[in-house]
Amino acid sequence: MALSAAASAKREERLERRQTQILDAARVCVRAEGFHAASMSRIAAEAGMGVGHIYQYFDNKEAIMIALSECDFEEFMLHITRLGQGATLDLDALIDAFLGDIMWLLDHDRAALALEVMAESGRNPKVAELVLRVDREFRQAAGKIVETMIADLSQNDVDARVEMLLVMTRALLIHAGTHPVSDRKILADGFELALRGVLSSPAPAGSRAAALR
Amino acid sequence: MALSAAASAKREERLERRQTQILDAARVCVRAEGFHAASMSRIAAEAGMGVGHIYQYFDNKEAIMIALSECDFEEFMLHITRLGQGATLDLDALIDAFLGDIMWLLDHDRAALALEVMAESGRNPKVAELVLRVDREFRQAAGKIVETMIADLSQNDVDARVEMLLVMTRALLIHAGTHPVSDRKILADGFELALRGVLSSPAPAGSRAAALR
Amino acid sequence: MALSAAASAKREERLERRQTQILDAARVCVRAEGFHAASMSRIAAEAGMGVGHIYQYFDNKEAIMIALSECDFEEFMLHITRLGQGATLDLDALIDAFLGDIMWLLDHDRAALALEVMAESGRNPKVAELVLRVDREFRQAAGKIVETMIADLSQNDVDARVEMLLVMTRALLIHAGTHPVSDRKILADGFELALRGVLSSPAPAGSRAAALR
Amino acid sequence: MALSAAASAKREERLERRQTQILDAARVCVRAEGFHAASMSRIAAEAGMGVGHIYQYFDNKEAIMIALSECDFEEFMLHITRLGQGATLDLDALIDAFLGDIMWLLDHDRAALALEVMAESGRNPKVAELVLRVDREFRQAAGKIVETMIADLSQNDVDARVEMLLVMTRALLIHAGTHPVSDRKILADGFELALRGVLSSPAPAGSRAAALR
DNA sequence: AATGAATGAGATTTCATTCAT
DNA sequence: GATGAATGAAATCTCATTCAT
Repeated sequence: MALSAAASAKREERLERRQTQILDAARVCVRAEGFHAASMSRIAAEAGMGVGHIYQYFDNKEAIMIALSECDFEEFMLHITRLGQGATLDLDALIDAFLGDIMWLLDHDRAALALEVMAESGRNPKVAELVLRVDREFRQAAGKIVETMIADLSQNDVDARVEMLLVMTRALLIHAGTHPVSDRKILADGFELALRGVLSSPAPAGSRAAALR
Repeated sequence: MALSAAASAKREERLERRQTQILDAARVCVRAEGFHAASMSRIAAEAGMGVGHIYQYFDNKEAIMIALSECDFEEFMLHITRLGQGATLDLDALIDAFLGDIMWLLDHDRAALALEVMAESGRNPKVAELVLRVDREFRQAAGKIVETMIADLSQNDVDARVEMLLVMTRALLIHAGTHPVSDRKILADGFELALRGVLSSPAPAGSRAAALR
Repeated sequence: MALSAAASAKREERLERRQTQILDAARVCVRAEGFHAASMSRIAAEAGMGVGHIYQYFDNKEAIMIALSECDFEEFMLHITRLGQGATLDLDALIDAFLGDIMWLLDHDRAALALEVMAESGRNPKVAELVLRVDREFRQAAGKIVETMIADLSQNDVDARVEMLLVMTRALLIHAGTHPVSDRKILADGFELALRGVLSSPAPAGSRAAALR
Repeated sequence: MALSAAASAKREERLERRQTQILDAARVCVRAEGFHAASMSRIAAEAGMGVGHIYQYFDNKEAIMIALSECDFEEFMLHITRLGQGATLDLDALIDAFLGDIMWLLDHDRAALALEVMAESGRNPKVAELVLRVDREFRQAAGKIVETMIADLSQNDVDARVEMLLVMTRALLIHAGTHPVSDRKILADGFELALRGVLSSPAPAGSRAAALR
């Protein structure tokens, strides 16, 4: 029936609207008070709806938190994968692109949430799984970049650089979460130096070992 | 009174013993369940004392958490400042020292706690203040190192490198907290590359722009 | 108006159809989860209608439960009164008829519901009244049977036998409700013995008293 | 230490006192409102203690209900097993004893609780298990009685009588739970008739068939 | 007539904190 | 000093019922 189709579309739309409404409210609360202290009643109040109503759209408080995490990570991955796709041999262009995306991550609120997610991942297996998934995707994208940028690296060498990129990227998130980013320029400059270290061909293999050991 | 002096010393000692006893128990609980889920009764049980007794040594659950954070950060700073004091002009030696200390940080349990502290710092002003203090000390030590290693840097340049060192160091902590550190060798290799980028003199200023653009 | 008459008949029919639809759904839910745990939304789902729609046919959840109880008791009474009408002087025939009807009661699902009704009757005056009404009817039917079977009983003696018949009958219901009736034959055999005790003329009055007291 | 021994004894005593205090309150509430409607807060109020305090003595609301059921069944079984131990060959004496004990069961409040327990047993496996256990004990005691009373019964015959005794006994409980027992004398008289039917040797096997068909 | 979104009261349970012993 | 019994506020979640569509 056309009617039923229209109706179901409408319902679908409302469902989505409500869910984002709830997620938005949850985001506000989590940023302000953290995962645990963000109570359902406060989330409901923030969303402008009754407590019980939320449970028509999410099974659990946990479900809300998972969805919130997922939703935030998705945005994150969007930026990262885009980087991988545009990878060229030009280090400077890559670094510029990287810096641009990374700076976007420095939004304080987004970062604060990410920190909560990471902390929660130590306890909640579902969140941990989510983090692992994002890590996997990140490593894939970063691996492509590293291999494009620097030829003839051993697998270990690629892995080391990829891992460091992951650590550094996440570090920025955390940093932005805890520090009101006063001077992004400084942060960007420092980040560029580290990036160059990780993404450029090292001094001839063995040079240091030769000299010092 | 002599008596009172001896007595007060004894009392002092007992106080300290009790406090570390409680903090140790709290550490265990927080690592296992996080800041919020660590309940006073479980901490008391772990410490082998009555619940109420704890309140003779700490005003609050919050006070315990603050003390715990402080106590952990102190260990952290001990390592960092030692680095600064031994700073020489030898990059390789410094990096080796840095890596050694950093790897010590990768103890998984310590890291999990650090993550909790960081997350809490987003909400609890007292914890935030604590983090800021540690940051300050870290920046001081790192500044000395950078300035020793590389001559004639502008203030901005020093700041950028120092900031990046802070971010990277903290990043490792976080990373270790969320990921079972399976392969420290890889992590160390990646970290070394980034460290070299941040701690070595860059190509002459303007070189990049001149060469590539 | 003829029109209105036809319309009202139609409406009447729809009303009844909806009500049985709801009662059937409620029965399923109550059997599975009990009176309290059977939620309106689950009943609605089982009935294949919207929650709100139910309230056009029943004032309350309680009203549904009352109707459900009534409806079940009606079936019960149907069997019982039929017994009374066919009462003859033949004890064996009566017992056979009784056993046949009683076995029908042993349907596990029906019995589970009866148990719920009895329990509820302890709290809900309306349900209690319903139970009382059924009891009255049962006693009437049973009284006729007893008086037909055994001549010249005192009123007290009749009452005692009638009461015991009520207790025994209800007992089977309860029993069937809580125990998966594994062996009906055994139950029937036992029931027959008790029935014979209650429905046959006792040893000459005073015999026992004479012997023992 | 004597001190510790005395202290632990005192604590033990308090524990028991609190538990009975809670169980008494729960009994009152359950009788008045049923298993589900008896809320923890009302139980706490009835017990004259804070809500949370109850959880130091019982894990759950369910645990309270289980304990309540057990506690009631224990009294029940005490009476029943005593019957079995004193079994003699004298039918009249046995019936007198049985009637005495059974009448004790007719306490209205006890019965109301039993009804709740039975209803709950249809849903809660733990309660069902409890009921099964009591049944087992009852059958054992009743089996001994039947075999003592009537010689040379087939196993099936014994079982049938035992089962009927169980059903009848339970029936009385239920009956008392739902009906204000107005006239115990009548009930006792009826029960005696049924008991005689179940506990006395039947007419020689086949007599009925021979005589009536 | 029919739906199910929306509400808010209330249920169970946990927990930091206090206090009598 | 030391205990843990006791409290009550607050958290999560469910459910009967209403009402706009």
